[in-house]
Amino acid sequence: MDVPLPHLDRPFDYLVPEALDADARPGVRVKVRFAGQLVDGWLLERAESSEHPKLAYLEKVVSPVPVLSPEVARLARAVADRYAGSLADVLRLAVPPRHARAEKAVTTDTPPTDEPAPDGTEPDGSPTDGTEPDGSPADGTPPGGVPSEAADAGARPGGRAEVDPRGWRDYPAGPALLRALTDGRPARAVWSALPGEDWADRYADAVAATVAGGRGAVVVVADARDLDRLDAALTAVLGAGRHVRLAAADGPARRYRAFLTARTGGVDVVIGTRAAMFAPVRRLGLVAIWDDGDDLHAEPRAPYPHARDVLLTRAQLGDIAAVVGGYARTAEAQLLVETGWAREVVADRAVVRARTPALAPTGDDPQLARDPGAASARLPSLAWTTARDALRVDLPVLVQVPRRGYVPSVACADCRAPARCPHCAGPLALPSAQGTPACRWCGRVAAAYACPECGGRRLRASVTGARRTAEELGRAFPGVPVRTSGREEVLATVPGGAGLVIATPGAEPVAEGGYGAVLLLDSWALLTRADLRAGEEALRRWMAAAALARPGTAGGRVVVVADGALAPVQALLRWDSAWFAARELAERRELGFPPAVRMASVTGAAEAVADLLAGARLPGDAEVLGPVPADEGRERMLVRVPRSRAAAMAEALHAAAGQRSARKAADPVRLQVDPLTLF
DNA sequence: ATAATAACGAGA
DNA sequence: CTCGTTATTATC
Repeated sequence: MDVPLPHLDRPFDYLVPEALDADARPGVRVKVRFAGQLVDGWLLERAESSEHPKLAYLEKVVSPVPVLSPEVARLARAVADRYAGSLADVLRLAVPPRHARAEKAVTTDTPPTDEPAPDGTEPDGSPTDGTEPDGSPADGTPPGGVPSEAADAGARPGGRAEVDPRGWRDYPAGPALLRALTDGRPARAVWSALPGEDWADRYADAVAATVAGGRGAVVVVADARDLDRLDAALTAVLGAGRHVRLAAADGPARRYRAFLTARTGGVDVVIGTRAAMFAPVRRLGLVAIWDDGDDLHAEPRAPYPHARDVLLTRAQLGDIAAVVGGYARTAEAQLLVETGWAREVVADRAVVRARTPALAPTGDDPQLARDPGAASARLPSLAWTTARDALRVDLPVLVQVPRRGYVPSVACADCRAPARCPHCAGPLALPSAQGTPACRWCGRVAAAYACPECGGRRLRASVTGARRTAEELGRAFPGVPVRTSGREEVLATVPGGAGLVIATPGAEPVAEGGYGAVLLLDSWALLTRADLRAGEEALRRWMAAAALARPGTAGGRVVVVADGALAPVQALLRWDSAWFAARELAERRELGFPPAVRMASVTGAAEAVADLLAGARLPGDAEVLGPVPADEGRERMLVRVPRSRAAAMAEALHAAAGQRSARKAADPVRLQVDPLTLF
């Protein structure tokens, strides 16, 4: 039933009239009369009998195409359960809106077929069965089933096309991973890509290996630029017409067309942004995600599932291989490694050293800069000379600057110490360019601010935007072409010669042959954000930019304007995000933060939140934290449980939301499991 | 939303 | 005990 009310989140039985018998197959969209009105729904299964005494008839089959495959239906239920949401909400994300013309075009040739899925045999501890494996990580990431892909390579049936494993040779476990994919074994990998790695080519190899074994694949990336890159790499390896791309940004018609092509078995490989995480693929053998730390992977619509978790749940439900890859490793990926659910695929230290650009930190101290050019660009001396040297030998230079407004706080204009509230030490912000600074936490106006470090009285915006940086750098290096890549215009590539590229994080173009120098500016702005993931996020962004530099042996240099003693900076300098992720995860265990525990946030009007929590039969060891104020006068409570109680917590919250909706409680409450931001 | 049903209380 | 009103609950 396509209604979002939590208390109606269950199947309803209807009679199928003779005339609709042929079309009324599982997976089709239907219309039924429900409580007097016509509502949309999904035909989940046909049955001989019903418990219900008086059944109504199915009103209409919207289209005979069974767009919802059994595998995706099962996945959607599991995702709804994990996120305390309704099946209807998940299906809205999983099946794109119907587009009649596209449907006509695709379905004239091939009718969809449903493979005999590994049905009935629910995997142990799976999210759908409601039981929690003792002491194990919670749903979506259960233990067991750790593949020993190196052990039984002999089991591979002969005669299959072998995929060239050379690209994966730099990672000792890489070739075995490809073999496992071809053999159809459910290998689970957390992959740390080397700097300079062409990740799209590696994913194309992995997909090709899966296809060679007669299985299909789903690969999810964060944005359109990554998708274009993967698209090109796959076309090069598989040839045209073997895969489709699925992205909301491609428009409803193209999206539905791609969806149907996959659903009808026209292709076995789907790549896309997070819209593709539910893509129906026959004989699915591999799910993969690139750069799982990118917050674009978090779905902003209820029930707010994260692409990584959806794909891992999918892998778990279907004995499907999974690859979680990135230059940097998230705490979530680290948890997969530490629980033994996944194996790490990493290069040996010697190889890492050989591929890494020369990395150096430098204090953010423009007053030390003797070079007049550096001073005018407010660049630390080392950053300036590094850029100059690269330009001299005709190599491009990448400068990463945080987005304007990314951190709206202010700092002392003289010593750059962050301006903090004298009362509560919260961050000060300027409401307008000429306004008086005020605290973002307690709201007090700091009219007569004096810097506690140096006594300075002038303030400056802490982060300079890309455009201004571009102007200033252009003056510092006269005659050098300057390009910018950011919000309005994102460049995919730049040519190899001398030139300056100013980019905001995530918009760094790939340079032909690699950058001679990469400068990471204003980095403390990333680090001082009041966010659980500030350190992880900073490292992720630095690594993504630094990975575009040439290796140190080929003259590539990276300068990060930050204190070299800080952990994320250390991790960058040593190119060791596994170390940082382990540290991060240990810290979150200590503090009781995700992913070490499972959290849910309940947001809404104060009474509504209290009402829901009062009605929720939470597990005994659940902690309820808060309230903290949220925007628009609402408040937010957090519920925390051990991972082994995650399913019980989600169920309790969903049931409580159901009670509220059943008695038509007016003010809405938003439930979010593992919300991206906690504060 | 709306109808069926359970619960309740007043009046006979 | 019945009827009428109101609260509750299910909606195939």
